[in-house]
Parts: sequence; C-alpha cells; structure tokens
Amino acid sequence: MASQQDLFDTLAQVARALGNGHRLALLERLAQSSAAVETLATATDLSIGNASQHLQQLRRAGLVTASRLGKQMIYRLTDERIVNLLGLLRQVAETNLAEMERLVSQLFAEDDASGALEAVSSRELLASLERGKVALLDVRPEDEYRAGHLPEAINIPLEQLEAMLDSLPRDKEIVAYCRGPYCALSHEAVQRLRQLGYRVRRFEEGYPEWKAAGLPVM
Amino acid sequence: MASQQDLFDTLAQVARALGNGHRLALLERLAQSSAAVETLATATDLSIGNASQHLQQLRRAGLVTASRLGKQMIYRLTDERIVNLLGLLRQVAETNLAEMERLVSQLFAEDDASGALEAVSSRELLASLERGKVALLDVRPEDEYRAGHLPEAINIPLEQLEAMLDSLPRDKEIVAYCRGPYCALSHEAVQRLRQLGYRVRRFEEGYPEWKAAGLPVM
DNA sequence: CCAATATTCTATTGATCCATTGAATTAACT
DNA sequence: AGTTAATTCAATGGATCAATAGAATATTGG
Repeated sequence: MASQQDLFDTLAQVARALGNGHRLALLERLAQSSAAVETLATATDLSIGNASQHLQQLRRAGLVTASRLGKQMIYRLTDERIVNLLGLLRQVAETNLAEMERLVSQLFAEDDASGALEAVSSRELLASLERGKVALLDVRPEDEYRAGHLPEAINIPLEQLEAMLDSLPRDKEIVAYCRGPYCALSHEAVQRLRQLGYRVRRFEEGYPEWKAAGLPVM
Repeated sequence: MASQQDLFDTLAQVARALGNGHRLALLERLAQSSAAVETLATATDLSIGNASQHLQQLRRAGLVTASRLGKQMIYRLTDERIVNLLGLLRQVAETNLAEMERLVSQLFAEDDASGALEAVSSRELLASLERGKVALLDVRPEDEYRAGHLPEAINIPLEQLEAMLDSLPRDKEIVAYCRGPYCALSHEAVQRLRQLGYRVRRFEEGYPEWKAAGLPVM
C-alpha cells in the first residue's frame, strides 16, 4: 500500500534533481530549445560525459526526455511548467535568502554603475510593444533565436553586436533580452550599446519565461 | 564578481533543501500552521533531534524561520509561495513521472473500490459553497483547524468522527478536506462516512492550497 | 540558584552524490 | 565490414548527506 511518505519521497527525488547548479544551467539552456548533448555541454561548460550523466539524472526525474536523431541524442524539457517551477524557486529564493540577494545585486552592479535604468517588466514590455514604442533585440545565439523568439525581435548574437549595428533603429528605445533573468548576455549588450549612445534597457526576464507565461512568440 | 553559475549554485541549495521526503512532510505540516519542534516531530514521525536538524536545513535554505516562544521554538514558513512551489513540483512530477502516477493511483485505490466519486476541484467547491449546496468538513486536528480553515467548515478530527456525527447535516452533500492532496485523513473520512450512508466527497486539495490561491479563509 | 523541559550542537557511521576517466554502445559514412 | 563521431556506461576517490545518540545550551518555575 502506498503511503503519503512514499509520495513525498518520490517528490523529493524530483527536487533533488534540481539540487545541482550544473543541472539548473542545463535546464535553463533546454528552456531555450531542445539540443544535443554536445551543444548542452559547451553551453554549460561541462565535459560531454559529465553533461550526459546530469541529463540522465534529469531524465530519471521526469524533467527532460531524450530522442535520437541520427548520431545525436536530442534532449528537451518534458513540460512547459518546469520554467514556471524554476521561476517560482527563483522568486522564493530571492525574497528569503540573503545570499541570493547579494549575488543578484553583484550581477547588476555594473548596470547600476553605468547608470542603466531599471529592467523592463513583462507587463511594461507588452504595452510598449503594442504601441510600437520599442525595438526588441535578441542577443542569444542564432540557433536559439531560430527555435523561438519574442515577436518582432531582431537577432544579433552578442559577438556580432558591433558588426551588425546597422540592423538597429536609432530612433526607438531598444529592449534587449536573452535567456532569462540570470543570463549575462543582455547585461553585456546593454552596457556596450549604452557606451555607443543607444537608448537601451534590459528585459528583466527572458524568452522562456515569456513563452511559459503564455505570451505570443514567433 | 558574481557569475550566473553562482546564482544557479545558490538556487540549487534551496532545491536541495526540498530534496528529502521528511523535509517535504515537515513543510506540509508547516503549511497548515506554525508549530513547535515537538509538534512537527510527532506529526512527521521523526525523532526530535532529527526533526530539529531538518528544520535547520530548511532554515538555512530560507524556507522557514524560527522564533522562540518561552521554552519552545516556533517554526513557520517564510513565504506563502512555498505552497505554490510545492504544488507546482507535484504537478510536474505527477504528469511526467510514471512512478508518481503509480503511487497516487494506489493511494486512491480504496476510494475507487468503494465507489467514491471523483474529488471536488477548487473551482467546483467554490461554486457549490456560494450556492449553499454543500457542507464543508475539516478532518484535521483541532489546532490546525483553529489556525485557519475554509469558510463555514465544521471541524471533526478524524479520531472523533463517529462520536460527533451530530454536527453533520444529513440533508446536504458533504465535502471533506484535510492537509493537502496527499493527506490520508480525508480519504479515510470519506470511506467511513460513506459506509454510514452519507453523501460525501473529497476536496482534491487542502487548506494550504486553498489559502495560497488567495481564496477566502477563516 | 536548581531542576525540569525544549531544543540545539557535536560526533560518528553508513549511504549517496559528484566529477573524472576510459571502455563500450550506437548510428552514419565510405 | 571498418572507421569515425556522439553518447552512454562503469568504476574510482573525494565530498556531502542522513540518522542516531549523547552532551550542551537556553528558558521557566520553584
């Protein structure tokens, strides 16, 4: 007979799968798009073997699935709600763990120093987009952009930022976004564009959160 | 300088705190009401020392806080959203982990065998309550009931069920609830009341979920 | 101040987890 | 078939975790 404790134990297995920074990084990458082991390994700075092992733990916990495509093994999230789950975990951690706040403010320190304005919220961004007031800039790598992006967003991967400035409108404010609230790409982009004189702010979330909230994507 | 990985590592610490069945049981109990270590230990079948250790891990992860009240140490959840977090974890696990489904269906097996109807959803319950169609029965221990309960709910702790049948209306359908979807109390109550000829169903969630959803409590 | 109670701290043991390495599998290409 | 590339499997040592028991610390009431 199943007891309540058995259920908690099983639930705990899932939580334990989330209990490793590398696995959280893998999940963030997977939230952008499904990907092969090698892609995931380089995105997260893990050896292929190590990445594979972590992915299998995530699979055992029911958080990702794998399917073979030729030589490659393609992993994907099993469930859109995993993005919500991670977002909620983040919120709880940020409000209740001093250490978390400290790290976040460190990550934002450069922005503040350079006088960057506050990040743009989902609601604000949605309103601005509807009124055509802002241009959206996706600074993620091209493959992630192609797998899905915010409506009307221009893609300039961060490495090519200076080379592709022509694509950016000069007359509108620009909102840059990337993988999520902890992704460094859009921070970096905002800094560099500000120095070039652009009016630019950061979207406080990322593509996966936008999509998981049920907002329109392309 | 803080890196993204530091943030994931810190986030992982919080997830790891959720990665133990006993700690999840402690959190479920804490979701009912704040409580002293001894209360929590007996509710979860842990030794006091062991419970204390787990509680301190939860505290380090920012999930609970403690304050002294005389000789006792009272623990409470730091954040209402932890209930949502656990609920979402549960949903993800139930949809994507076969083992989970198996255990849940085992827990529900008795109900099905005894011909009990499906559990009542929040939405359905809210509608029924507004129309005065059902009577609510809270089968949790009295102290949890006193710390908060659904509006108009009658409290009959499970042990006193047969002794206090007078409090139950005979003309309405009864909806029994307890601590949450995995709590055995309301299952047991439904079974016993059905054998006595009552029309009774189970609320599929519990008091904490109802409260965390922002629905009215007393 | 002393005794009783509630809880936490410390130390220990066994279990589990993590990263790394190299061998083994699987599928595509020639 | 044999070679190569992508991934998984298996085994290792070091680190962290869980449970238990007993000592230590606060708090209340005499």
